[in-house]
Amino acid sequence: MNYDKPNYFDLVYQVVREIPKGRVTSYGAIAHYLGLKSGARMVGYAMSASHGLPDVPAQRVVNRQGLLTGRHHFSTPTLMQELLESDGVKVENDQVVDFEKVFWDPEKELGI
DNA sequence: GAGCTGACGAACA
DNA sequence: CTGTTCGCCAGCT
Repeated sequence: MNYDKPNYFDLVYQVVREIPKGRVTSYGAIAHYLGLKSGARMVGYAMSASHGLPDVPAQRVVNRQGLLTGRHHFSTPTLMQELLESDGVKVENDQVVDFEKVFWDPEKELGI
């Protein structure tokens, strides 16, 4: 019958696309928003597969510690920080400054 | 066609 | 307190 295959990667892309400028979120936050409690990995893997998607600001997605863990996946290891600073997000030592202040929670902003 | 790898996070010992 | 283990799925070789 209608075997809906939950395209987790695609779901992640849609949430990431909704991240407003000057804000960042975490893999776990997106995963939890999608109902994937332990699916933080899925979000990270999805970003890896999002290479080539212009509407997926992967630089706005960081790990729970606010660290730019995925910076090495960009064209240049500093591009991620450049993009974040361009959005008004301060980055220092590969970590987002005032991470909790610029943190964007999809459950709170978009609503569950 | 099958196996390995990979941008995390939380729970447990 | 720290270290380790489990869970989850798709893409690539």
